[in-house]
Amino acid sequence: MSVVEQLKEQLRAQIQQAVVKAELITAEQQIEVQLEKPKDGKMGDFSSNIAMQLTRIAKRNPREIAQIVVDNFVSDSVERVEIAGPGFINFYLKNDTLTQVVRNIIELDYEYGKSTLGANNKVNIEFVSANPTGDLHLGHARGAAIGDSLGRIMSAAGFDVTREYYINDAGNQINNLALSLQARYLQALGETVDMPEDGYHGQDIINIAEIVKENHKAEIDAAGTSDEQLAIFRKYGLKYELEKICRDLEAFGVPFDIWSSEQSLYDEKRVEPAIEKLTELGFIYEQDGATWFRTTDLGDDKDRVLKKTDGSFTYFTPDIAYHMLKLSRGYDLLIDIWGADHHGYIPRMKAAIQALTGKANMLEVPIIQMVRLVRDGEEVKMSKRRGDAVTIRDLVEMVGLDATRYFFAMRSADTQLDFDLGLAESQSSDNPVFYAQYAHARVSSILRNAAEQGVEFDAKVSDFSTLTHQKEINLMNKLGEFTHTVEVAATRREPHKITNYIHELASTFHTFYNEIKVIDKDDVAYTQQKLALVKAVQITLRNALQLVGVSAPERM
RNA sequence: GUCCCAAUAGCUCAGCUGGAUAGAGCAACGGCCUUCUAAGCCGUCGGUCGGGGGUUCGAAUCCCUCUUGGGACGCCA
Repeated sequence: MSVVEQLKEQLRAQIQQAVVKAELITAEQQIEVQLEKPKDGKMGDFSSNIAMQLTRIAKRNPREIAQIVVDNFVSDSVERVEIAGPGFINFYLKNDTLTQVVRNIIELDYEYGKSTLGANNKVNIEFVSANPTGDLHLGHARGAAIGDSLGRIMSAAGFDVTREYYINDAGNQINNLALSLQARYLQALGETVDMPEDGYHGQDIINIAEIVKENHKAEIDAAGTSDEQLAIFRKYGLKYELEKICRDLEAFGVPFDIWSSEQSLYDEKRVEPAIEKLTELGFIYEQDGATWFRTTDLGDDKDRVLKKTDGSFTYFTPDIAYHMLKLSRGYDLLIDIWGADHHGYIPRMKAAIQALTGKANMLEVPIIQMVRLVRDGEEVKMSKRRGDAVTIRDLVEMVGLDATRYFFAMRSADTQLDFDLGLAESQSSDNPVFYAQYAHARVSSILRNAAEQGVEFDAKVSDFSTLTHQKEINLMNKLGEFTHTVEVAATRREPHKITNYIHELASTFHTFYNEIKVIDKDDVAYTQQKLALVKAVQITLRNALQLVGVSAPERM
């Protein structure tokens, strides 16, 4: 627990004691004491609305109650207390209480921001999971950025996170892939053939056809029947598509722990047992020659077919088997991050998980809303089939890795996003990521200059009593919020809380920088205190940027 | 028709699960570099928080309803 968290706990207890001592409530009664960080530093370092909460119980007006609480409040961490507005109690910390933050951050260094909130609970986050039939495009990039950031944030908050990619390598779309590749292959050999009706027209298939022609022509020529040939196209289409996806995600800073294959669920005979398991549990019935899952018992709006009249399975069935496999690994929570176009699928998947585990909240499905591509205010229609989608590689090439990652992380996932290509191409330096990185570069520059001038940062400095300027106090307060921010972002599964924080911290620092000169060779003692504060900013900014997969440059 | 998401400054978005005067960025205008990085800072302009009800000390936030935009509703994957 960081010093700030300890301090908040302590203050809450002291407020509770004051309330009891004032006989506003009895010692047995529990009241949840809320402590917030006021947005304006002038309103104290912490603020409580306890007096307003007590109006109903105490039946007096809030300012009166606040006064009674203040009269009974005792704490040696607090310099002074004020009553403000409708009845807020604002607490102003003693200087040496607040400055502990700086020492704490420097000690923790890379560990600062981490907490034990997640109690090592095992969480599986499945995301991206794009079909291996083409390039990753804008929507996948958004899902990748958010899923990866969420994974990093939840890890920092003390969850034991596994990141997983589900490869849909068993459906009709793979037959289309094979047919498309075959057509491109024959075209590469100079033959005139049409692309299949539902084929994939992306450039990537043309490239793969070229590779197949170079390396595997003999194998294809050796195949006797066209079915055998098609199987070869299927094999290499999948192989090269997957390798490309893997490379692109890695270049995007998004690693996965586990790659699961839909086909392997069939190969390992895991699909039929899923139905058997649900049959045992009493959720299965036969009707019209098909096998049905009574998901309506568990909140879905209609029952779902698992096995079609032709004996084959729907997409849902191996997906249930897949989730059974995940559950068998012993997770406490499954998170599937899906695109908005899959949201109708959520109730049946949740029903399946509930049937299997008896727990309704075992599976969470955050939805990533659509990304629309816009140029000069006009929507640009994209289609994976036509192959004119903007890929994750195009994106990184146009706006840069850090800017892309930051841009996606900073938007709440559940709002539709317009990605303005014109803006990305022409004004990439306007991206807010540079604002944050610039703060880090400035910080680094100060520390470099100080070292050159012989007043370098000293980790052993422990007296910070001169850090009393309002800008310094604001900065220490902002630094102290980091751990709690990470916890909130993790709990609410909202990575954009982190970018909001980064922006606030950068802003607080820039303001500090413009008002206070850090290096002053005529006052070495104060300079070293400020250097420690600056060092704490560097650590916190770097740790925060890391949570959204963005680099923290030393120079810009 | 049913369900999901959204509606906040001219534009793009925050708003910490009910709190103090609703905030940033971009755009517009005016200041700040002989001093640690001006990709920065300070100030001005800009709002009936889509409309209407309700809940209470207090609502952008919670509930109901209407309007508008986007998406989803297959024995496709």
